[in-house]
Amino acid sequence: MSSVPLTDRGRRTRSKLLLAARQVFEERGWADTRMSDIARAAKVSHGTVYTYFDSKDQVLREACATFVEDVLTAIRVPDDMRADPSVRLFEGHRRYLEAYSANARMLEVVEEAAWVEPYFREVVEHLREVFLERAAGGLRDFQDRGLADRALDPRMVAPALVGMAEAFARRWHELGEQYAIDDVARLLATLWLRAVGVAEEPRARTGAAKGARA
Amino acid sequence: MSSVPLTDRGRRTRSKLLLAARQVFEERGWADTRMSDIARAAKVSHGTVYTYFDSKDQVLREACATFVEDVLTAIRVPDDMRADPSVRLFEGHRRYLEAYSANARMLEVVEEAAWVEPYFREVVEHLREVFLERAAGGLRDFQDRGLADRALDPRMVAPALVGMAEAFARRWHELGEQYAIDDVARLLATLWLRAVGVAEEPRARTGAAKGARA
Amino acid sequence: MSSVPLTDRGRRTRSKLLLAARQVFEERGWADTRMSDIARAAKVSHGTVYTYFDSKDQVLREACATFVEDVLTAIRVPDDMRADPSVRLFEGHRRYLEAYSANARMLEVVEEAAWVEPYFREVVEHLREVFLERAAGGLRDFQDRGLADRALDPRMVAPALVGMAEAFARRWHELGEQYAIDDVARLLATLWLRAVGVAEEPRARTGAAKGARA
Amino acid sequence: MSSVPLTDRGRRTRSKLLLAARQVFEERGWADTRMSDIARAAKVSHGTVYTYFDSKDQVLREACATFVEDVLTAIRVPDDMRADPSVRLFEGHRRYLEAYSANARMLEVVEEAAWVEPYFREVVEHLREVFLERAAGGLRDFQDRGLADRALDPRMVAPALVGMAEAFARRWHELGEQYAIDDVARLLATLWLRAVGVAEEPRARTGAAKGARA
DNA sequence: TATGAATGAGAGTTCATTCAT
DNA sequence: AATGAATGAACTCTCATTCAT
Repeated sequence: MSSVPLTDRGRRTRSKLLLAARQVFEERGWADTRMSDIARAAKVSHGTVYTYFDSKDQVLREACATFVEDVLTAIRVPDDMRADPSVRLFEGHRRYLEAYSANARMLEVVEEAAWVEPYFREVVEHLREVFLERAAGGLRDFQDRGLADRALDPRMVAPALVGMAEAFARRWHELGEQYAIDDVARLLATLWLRAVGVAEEPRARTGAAKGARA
Repeated sequence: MSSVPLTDRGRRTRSKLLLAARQVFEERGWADTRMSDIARAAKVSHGTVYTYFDSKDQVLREACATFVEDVLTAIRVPDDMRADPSVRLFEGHRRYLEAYSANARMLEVVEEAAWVEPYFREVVEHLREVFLERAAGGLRDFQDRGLADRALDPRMVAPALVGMAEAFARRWHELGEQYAIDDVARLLATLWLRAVGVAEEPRARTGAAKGARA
Repeated sequence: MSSVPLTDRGRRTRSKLLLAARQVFEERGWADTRMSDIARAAKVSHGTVYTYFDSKDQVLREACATFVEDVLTAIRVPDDMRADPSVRLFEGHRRYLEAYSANARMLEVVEEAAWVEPYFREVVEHLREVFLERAAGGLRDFQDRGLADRALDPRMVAPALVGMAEAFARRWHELGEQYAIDDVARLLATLWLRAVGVAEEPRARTGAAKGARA
Repeated sequence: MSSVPLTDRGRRTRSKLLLAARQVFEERGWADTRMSDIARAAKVSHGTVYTYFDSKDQVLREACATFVEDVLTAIRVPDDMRADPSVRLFEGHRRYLEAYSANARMLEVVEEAAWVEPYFREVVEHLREVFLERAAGGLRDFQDRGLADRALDPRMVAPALVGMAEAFARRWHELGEQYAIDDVARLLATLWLRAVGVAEEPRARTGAAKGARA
């Protein structure tokens, strides 16, 4: 069925297709995208899409494989920022927001597809699981250092903390990202810290500032 | 075209259809539900659905009209509990969780449909707007009483607070509602209060307790 | 999917479709028949075929169910002719030829479909098995009466006997059934009897005659 | 367009393709074989097939040309065995069974293709015609020598005699060739002889034996 | 000669909706 | 008011064949 391109021309066409696919998916969503839309956008014939991909499903799989990877690496806080937990928290949120901003529409498309195709449900769940684990881990860290409320169960609280950031990012993006990314990251970090009972403020590398009124 | 039933029999058939529709939608989701599934579930013929509803879209509109109403009234905290803001907060979360628990699947269906049908996008957005307004209003209240951090912009923070509760409710329900509803409400209220800088604990009518480790 | 028609109109359409299907299949064969050909021949829309049948496969299944039944009952020799084995033999061949003549093209279509669809392979094999069993049974009968060569293994010889009749029938029909059916039946019975070592001639009810030169 | 290869390399590729084609056709049948399957099996690129053959049809034509030739020569009884008609009969059947055994699957493929491609129908009919002519000729021989029933019309009876052998061979092969080839040839020759009224037994060179119970 | 990318006609099937009864 | 038959646009996917390199 589908095949890995062996020539330069093939590789060009394949990536043309992936680019076109991403574009069309972003424009029309999962259900409303036809294979022929993708073909047309890539300026190839209908059948050519099937030269490289087995199915519409497969096209989105590949189109999102790239960006899931991107998101997961993007949010990894570099080692030199991991020492101070509140720096790490701020930085984690900032990076998440950046990745979200860059891939927001594609994430939506995958979420849409998740309603119909089990594979994408798994993708979404995998991403969420990573976030949950990070949040729970972070909280445990604060607790171990005696900074956060020890009565909280990290796995129980994590969905709330993650949901806070996700929902905020979504709305922030939907409304046109009207707040500066650093302000948002700082606000989310602050809410996070306070919620779990950490007294002090989060610190970015340069200093601290609270989410001011817009 | 669809019509308002004039006879008794008509009214009976119509509500039979709505019940059946809700049941089928909950079972199969939006995309996977066929008009004939609904007809079969209501034990009427395929064409009869169109006697009362213009389209599949219309069926879900009516099927969810009821429950959106339900949710909105359910979460309204009665007057005698509104005096103490932290009681109101707890009670609001508790009622939200109850309403969520009762309508979770239907909410999902509407969300699924929202990807394809603009009307349902609006329904979802409307619900969210109500929640946001309530959260922002609540925060303003606390600020006005000098209890919450005045530096926070209520409209900016609201999505985070709402997202926290929504995400938690969804996961809690998905995983089988393993925590008692009161514990969850208390936890969410606590996180909410702390996040916005309120020092003290939320109080339910009977006393206070923190979300304990599972 | 497909459904049993509940009204007269439905029943009419359904049998109109089966008739049309048989006609189109006979004309164009299995591979070359399109669902739309059948629809057109029955003067209904494309989708109507799917109101009554799940798939192209299903259409042929039903179209041939009737005639397989027909063939199997047609070749059953009535009781009053079963006493005399050579009468039975003649009568069996005669009836087989009649059934073949009436359903030849349809049998071919099923054979064609058998190359691609396992179900039809089974149909063909079932028919053949019935014939083989009858032939073997007949031979055993003659052997038991001491009329046929006891050295022959009925199950081994049966394919030869059946093949003889089948091949003859096919060619006879292809070439326009130029010999009278009774002459053919008599010839086949004669060959059959001699082949298994029965000395005497087969007898029809009215008398015996050998396949004369054409 | 296809072409006759001019270079050595070309000739090698061409025969590699024919070998691969035969192999793939035998494995998957006509309809289920893709041009790319053949290419893959021959370890050449997809397009190369079209360097040597005009179409899928053409590939099978050439792939079966060889073996039709093979079958036709294989079944030719050598001169020194043609004197004694019953030896010739036995030997003819034996050789036919050998040829059948060696080419059974390919014969099937051609038969399958015959349903769709007129050319292959002709191939099948040609083969059959040769068999029919041989059978009729053989019978005429026996009649001329006063050994067989003179009342039989050779051209009329031939399809029955050929069908007997063909059907037997097919089934014998399908079931795994469980009888020794000589036993089968002897049985078929015996049935043949008796059917046309020849009293005596067929004689192989070494002696006579009847198809014994399995 | 060989490659492998590109083509596109055409198939079966689905299902919301309409319509005759 | 109710039935259930009829419609047909739309969609995904296949693969023999052609073509640029």
